[in-house]
Amino acid sequence: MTLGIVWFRQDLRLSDNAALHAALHDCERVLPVFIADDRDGTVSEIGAASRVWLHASLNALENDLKEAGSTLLVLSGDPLKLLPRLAKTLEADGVYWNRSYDPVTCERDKSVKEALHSIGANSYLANLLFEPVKTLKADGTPYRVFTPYWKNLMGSLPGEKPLAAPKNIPSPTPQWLGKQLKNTIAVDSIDELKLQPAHDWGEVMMAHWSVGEKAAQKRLKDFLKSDVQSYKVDRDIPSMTGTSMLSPHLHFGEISPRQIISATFNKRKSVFDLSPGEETFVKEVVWREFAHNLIYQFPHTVDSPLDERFNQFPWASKYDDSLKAWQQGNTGIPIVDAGMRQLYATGWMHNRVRMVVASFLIKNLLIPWQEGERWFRHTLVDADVASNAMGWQWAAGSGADAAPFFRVFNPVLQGEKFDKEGAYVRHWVPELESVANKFVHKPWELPREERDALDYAKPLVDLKKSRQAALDAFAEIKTAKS
DNA sequence: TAGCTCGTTGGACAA
DNA sequence: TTTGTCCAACGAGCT
Repeated sequence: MTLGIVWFRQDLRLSDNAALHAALHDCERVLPVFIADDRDGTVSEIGAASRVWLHASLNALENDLKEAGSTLLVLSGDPLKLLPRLAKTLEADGVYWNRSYDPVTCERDKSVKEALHSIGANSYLANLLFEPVKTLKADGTPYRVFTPYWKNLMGSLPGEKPLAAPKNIPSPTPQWLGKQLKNTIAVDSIDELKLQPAHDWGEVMMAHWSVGEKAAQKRLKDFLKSDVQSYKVDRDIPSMTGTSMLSPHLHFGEISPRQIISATFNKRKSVFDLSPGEETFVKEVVWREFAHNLIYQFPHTVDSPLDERFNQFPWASKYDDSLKAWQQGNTGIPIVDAGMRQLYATGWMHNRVRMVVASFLIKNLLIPWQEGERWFRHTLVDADVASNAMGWQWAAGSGADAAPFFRVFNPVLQGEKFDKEGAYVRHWVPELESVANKFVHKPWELPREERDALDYAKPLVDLKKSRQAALDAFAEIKTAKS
């Protein structure tokens, strides 16, 4: 009997899973494996919020595998040692996985592939629409600007149809597996990975979400049914559920970008046949693609600016207190605090507000964007190395296709424009419950008595002065050599 | 090759 | 209250 090992990583799904599909095609039996890797992005480096999601997602995957007549083998340690040992012990005929593109994973996978050369390592494209190494400009160099990138890829959409989930996954019996692995490899359970936090905040956070492949498919279906047509406008209103909320599902691979594109196109053949809402949504999926391309082509941009002039940027010299106030949602700027509190409570923040809080951290507080990137990585359930780095560098003006340096978001105007009635701000900052609309985004302008009665932080900085300070700081590096 | 256009998400200020 | 203009200038991408 031939045996294929399928190594699950950031592709916690059965449908449109190229590696699983190939293993089932090649081998008589298939063994699904998850390895909690202590060294890298798989487990130890990821943030607390993502760990909680991963815990739930692994449970969902295990259930789905059971329904298909299989199991999930959970191990922890170094895949570079574990996979060859496992393959040898079980006399496997091949190891299968879907590729990821961040620098740490790329490096590790290369070594794993070498270590498995005598057994056979097979990797597949399944977590992106297009292979980054093939998506280049006519002159062979990578894209740095989104619009030409989009124009290039647009014609290739929707592309191939996603693969259906296998109904039956013939697998080794637990008894046989236990016998083979006895005294050679220690098997864990999902609970033993200790992904759950010691306190109960994880439960509170997860009350906002449904996790797993089935939940992801339902979310997509609901979004396409009710929200996608008004997406172009509603996605900018933080108090509405105008966005797809698919980001954490995509991050853990509970759903594939191909499935999203295919369902959105729904038998239509070209981008030109889509409605404005649908096209904007598809574009967002391609932005994710762009982020993964950038991280693959410029791996150092995970924590260093793409525009090297920013290495000389005169950041604030001491910022412990202001960073803490930002993280805890106590800056005294309503929309910033609302966003930061939403993030901490739910593991997610509305995209419009992400831009506002990022601009505030970088340009009003002059705190290095890497600090914000780190906090987002720790607290977001959708924390994704590629998207996070691209987003923060975009806000800082140091990345690909970045906002110009003089573009500083004014949190008051952003609030008044996108949260007119103050519904979002009042929801997350209940101290402002009774403040009139006129002042809800700038409570410091309230009449003295009313302002003093308010139990809410005074603004950390003067918006006008700090904006000017940022412009002056940017002027310093403008002419610096890149 | 040279020249042209354009760049996801904005704000301040003047009229 | 709304609307137009400027902010600074560079390099990516295209013809």
